[in-house]
Amino acid sequence: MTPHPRNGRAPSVKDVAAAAGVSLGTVSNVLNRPSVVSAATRERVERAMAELGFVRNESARQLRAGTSRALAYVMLDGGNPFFHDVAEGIETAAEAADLSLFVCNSNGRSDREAKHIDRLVQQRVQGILITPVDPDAGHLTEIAQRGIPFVLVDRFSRSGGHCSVAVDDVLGGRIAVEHLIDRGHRRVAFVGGPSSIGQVRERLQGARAVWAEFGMPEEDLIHLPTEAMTVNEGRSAGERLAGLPSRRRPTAAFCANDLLALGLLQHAVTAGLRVPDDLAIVGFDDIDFAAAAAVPLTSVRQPRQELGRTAARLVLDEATNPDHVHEQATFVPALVARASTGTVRR
Amino acid sequence: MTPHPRNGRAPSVKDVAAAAGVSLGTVSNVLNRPSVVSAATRERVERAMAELGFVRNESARQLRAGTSRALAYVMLDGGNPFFHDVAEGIETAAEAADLSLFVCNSNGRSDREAKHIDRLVQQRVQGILITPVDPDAGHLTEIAQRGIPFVLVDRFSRSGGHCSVAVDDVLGGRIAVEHLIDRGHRRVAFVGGPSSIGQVRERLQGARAVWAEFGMPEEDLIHLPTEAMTVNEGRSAGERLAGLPSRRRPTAAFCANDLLALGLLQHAVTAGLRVPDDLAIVGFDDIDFAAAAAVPLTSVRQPRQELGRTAARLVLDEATNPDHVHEQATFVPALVARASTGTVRR
DNA sequence: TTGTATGCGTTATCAA
DNA sequence: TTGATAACGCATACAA
Repeated sequence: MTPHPRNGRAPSVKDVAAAAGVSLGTVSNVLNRPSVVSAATRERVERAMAELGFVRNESARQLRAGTSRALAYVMLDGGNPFFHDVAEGIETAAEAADLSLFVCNSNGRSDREAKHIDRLVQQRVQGILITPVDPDAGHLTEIAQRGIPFVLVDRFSRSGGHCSVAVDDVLGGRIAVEHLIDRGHRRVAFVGGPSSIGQVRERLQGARAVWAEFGMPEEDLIHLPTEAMTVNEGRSAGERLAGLPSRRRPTAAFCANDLLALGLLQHAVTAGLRVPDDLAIVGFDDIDFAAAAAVPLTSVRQPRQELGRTAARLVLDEATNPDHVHEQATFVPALVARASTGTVRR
Repeated sequence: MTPHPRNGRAPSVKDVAAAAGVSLGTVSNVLNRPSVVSAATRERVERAMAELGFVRNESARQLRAGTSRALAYVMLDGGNPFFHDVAEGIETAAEAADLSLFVCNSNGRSDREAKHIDRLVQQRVQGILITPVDPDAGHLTEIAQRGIPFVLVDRFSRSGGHCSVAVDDVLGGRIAVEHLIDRGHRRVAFVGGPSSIGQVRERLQGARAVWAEFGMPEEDLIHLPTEAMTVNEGRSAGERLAGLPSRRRPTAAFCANDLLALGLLQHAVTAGLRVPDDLAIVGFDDIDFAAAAAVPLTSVRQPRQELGRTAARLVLDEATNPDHVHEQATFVPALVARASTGTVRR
């Protein structure tokens, strides 16, 4: 490839045609229907393309085609590895469909989310996958009204007005707390918040349900609310937990996600508590850092990559299949038991 | 906004013009030079735009403009939070310049990297920021030959043929080991690899230099090579470390990044070693999970966001400033001391 | 098998 | 202040 920057502009099909001594249409044929062009000309054109360092201009293709060849995923929290695993699943599926994937990060801020969406609509992406700050926000319904295929990721669609993929969070809560009861715990903390997050509510709901089914007194499942699902908040929940009078102090904690659990674990270790002997901990999501913790964390596993792949499949179906019907895909979470809940008590 | 999907296609300036009863040029003026348009017509046009739900078509703009309004960052390892923090710094700068940012992940694979670059060239991005699998790979020089501004991130440009941003890794190695010597350690392990990674070599080089300067015997700085910079490899290094005869066994380890350090920490705790009393640990990068570890990790801090911001600044300068000269920006790493090296020995 | 002509949506130039 | 027109690069329908 020789650098032929004709006037700073990248070479176009026209330039290739001129260099190869053929018409523009023939060059286009070489690119899109190589079989209809004779071997000799094809080779000549290909040589010219290599010579000039020709690269298709995607915006021109896209303008012509009327649609881009890209999907987008707007994730909620780039600092949480969970979302990157989901993104990887999406990318796998996008790749398979020969589509690009734009990954955006709203970082929990509605304004950033809206801005990203604006851009994506301008880009005419084929579909938008999103884990929204607020599933009921106006700009989401706008996407749908625009006729852009879109799928809620890791959130349920209450209305059924669009596709969604998520795990059964109530079940996830049940599994976690049943495991703790099984391990002999009779006083348990639920760490998580804010309650405006549907998943927090549902995981707590599942926890309470199974707690009641086992005939445990309601007041022995203590909710330690947090302001966010972060390591920091997990630490601060640990402090509040330590501050409880010892007869009220839980012997185990179920955290609404792994970041909280890691923070809680850190506080416990710093405070000289043994995990799991003095305090057992269960997280949620099963991010890689859960297994990597000093005391490997028991966690409720979400099939992160599969969530992503399925979401991509659904959005592609909506984009290409005229008979598409919205679907709420639900996955079953699974407990992954590790050292942080290792022993049976007594 | 009423859904007016004329034939499935999104409304164009032409549609807006028709709806507002003006010419297409006037609509364009409303969009790009609102001041030249009378208030009355402007309002009429704006109403029509709202009515139809008009959104500019970015590919058409881009085709017209000849260049996209986007930057791209191709990162090396999406599973390592370090790179996301860098990406966030880049995004901040891109945002300020009203550019979109495409974030890609090569995941350490050269073929994926090349594929991403192909796509980005087709998209005609304004510039490419990249932490490459191999800084000497052919597709990198191709980018430059194409005249696309590009910057190496977290890697040095040996040749000086392009911009780069990185920290002084030799210095980073010095700082880390000096800290350990300071804490009274006389046998130290360097955990990291493969040596094909320049940073591993340089961090080790710095470690050795300061080790020698303090008059310590060469054989007491033990290199435990790893096959990658991952938590798993850190764990396996821990096993090898534990297998050393006790008179040879280091009392401290300097890991070439935080993932290795977290893995090593986990192994140590599992094996019943006290950190830092039996084994002190220093990491590199200072990712958030380092501070969040059960035993908070001492780490050599890279100014991650600033690396990103600077890289973006450089690529934008190359893209817009005709007098641009390539620049190798070097940042100074800083030690962040935490509990994992907490005590002075003896 | 190859060439010619047209339009995608936008912006800018020029004329009215 | 507004309108008509051309051009960006590509893909395709159709003509040769």
